[in-house]
Amino acid sequence: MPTLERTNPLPLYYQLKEVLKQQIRSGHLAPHTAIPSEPELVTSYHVSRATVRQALSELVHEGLLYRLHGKGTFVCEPRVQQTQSELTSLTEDIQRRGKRPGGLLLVSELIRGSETVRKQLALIDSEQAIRFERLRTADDIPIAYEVDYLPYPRAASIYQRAKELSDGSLYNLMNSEGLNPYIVEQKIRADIVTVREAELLRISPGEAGLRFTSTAFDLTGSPIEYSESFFPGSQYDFHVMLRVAN
Amino acid sequence: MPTLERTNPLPLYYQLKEVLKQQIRSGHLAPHTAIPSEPELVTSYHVSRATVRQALSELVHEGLLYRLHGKGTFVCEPRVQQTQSELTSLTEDIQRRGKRPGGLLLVSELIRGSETVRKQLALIDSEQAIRFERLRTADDIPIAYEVDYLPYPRAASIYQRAKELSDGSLYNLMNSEGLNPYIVEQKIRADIVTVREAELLRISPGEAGLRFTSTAFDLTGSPIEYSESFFPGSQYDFHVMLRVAN
DNA sequence: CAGTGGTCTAGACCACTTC
DNA sequence: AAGTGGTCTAGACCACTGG
Repeated sequence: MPTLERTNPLPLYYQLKEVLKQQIRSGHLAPHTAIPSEPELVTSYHVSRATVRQALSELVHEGLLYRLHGKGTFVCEPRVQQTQSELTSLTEDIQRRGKRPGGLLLVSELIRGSETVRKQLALIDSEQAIRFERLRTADDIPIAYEVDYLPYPRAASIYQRAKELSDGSLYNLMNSEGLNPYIVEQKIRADIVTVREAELLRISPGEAGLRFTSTAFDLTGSPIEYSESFFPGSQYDFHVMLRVAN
Repeated sequence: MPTLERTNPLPLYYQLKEVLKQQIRSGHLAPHTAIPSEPELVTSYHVSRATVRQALSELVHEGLLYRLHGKGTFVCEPRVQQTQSELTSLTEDIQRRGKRPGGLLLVSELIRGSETVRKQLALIDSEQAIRFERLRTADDIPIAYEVDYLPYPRAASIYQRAKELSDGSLYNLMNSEGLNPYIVEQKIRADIVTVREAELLRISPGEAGLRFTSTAFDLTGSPIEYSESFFPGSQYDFHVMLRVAN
């Protein structure tokens, strides 16, 4: 059994979480089996019950464990463990499916922006919008056409580093420049591909697909990115695992 | 200032949560303003700091508050407060949009079920499937065509109460019969309406829309419901607010 | 420096489950 | 009755923020 290091700068509850996660992921703790009780964890890891409970509570929130009063604490179904209802990155979704994400950057420019774009980004008169046009790929096969808008000059550093978008993740780039998406609002509707999109995605004109619009906000509620994208129906299906509240 | 009742069977941390929620919802605590500090809450409500922290931590998880180390605890943006990335009920979504949900029950029958249905519901040879065919409405306007399958005889009580589906919420009915959805797996893709669907939804044949398939599982991982539904693109757009992890 | 939240302890009593 | 998780207390020290 691993031990927790009090010299480690990482908090004890966090170390305990990692130990338990590791045992779950490795299969040492199988789904629907009980993990050691709270008093047992207290004595084996030499920490207080509050510390144990903080570790367990967070793992419950993350969908790895569930508690049954009077019975014990159990490992969730693998399906529940994968529940990542709080993530929205296409790049990571592609990786989860075992494919290699990419993003061919077609256009990178500074523009005034349409009424919609200016409104979504809450631009004032003197401000412009950065516009990226991308063809997103999985294993080099085009799966989506995407146009991103960011506020300028606020996101000027992103504009400088635009070439890094070839790995596909705009959010990673934004995070590394201190533009941290905190919440993302998405709208999904069915629509017909445009002529230009059909050419880029190598599909027939008139084909149906999913059209997303998405706005990302930081902690203060300021919009930091707006995007429109099209996914051909035959190339990609949007997959969600949701946990029911309470 | 409201006080917490120690005679109240509800836990103190829960009562404190409700008080704070109330103050946020009523606008007494505006977005991006700091709530009283933890020591202040300890003295005003005469509870320990651990109790205060339990209340605040849960409100943080629920998207009502955020903490900044060294600065304080603040009220989230209204947009974040509405983040309910863990819910999947169309009925509640319609209500959130200020409309009246309804569900016209077209068919209610016991069948053997297709290969897909039997597999999704993990039916054994002797078991059947309950099949409901519904036209879901908002303010009496059809917005989706839905077919639900439940395992029989496990969900026999639901079959008896099928007529109650007119209020629209199958999940409510399931919960009241001890069939509690714990996680739901959804797949969304763009598709063309079928002839029969077009008639029921009063739209043109060939129109594009969103096709959902969804499977609900209980805590033990057993499938308890499977459904297929079609939303015409022009009638409904699927709206999600997501919080970014970490 | 004072004030904030972050981590941690060593207890206590209660409610629920199982035997 | 014994074991489980649920709630609660009264402390303590630390890390981060601001004047």
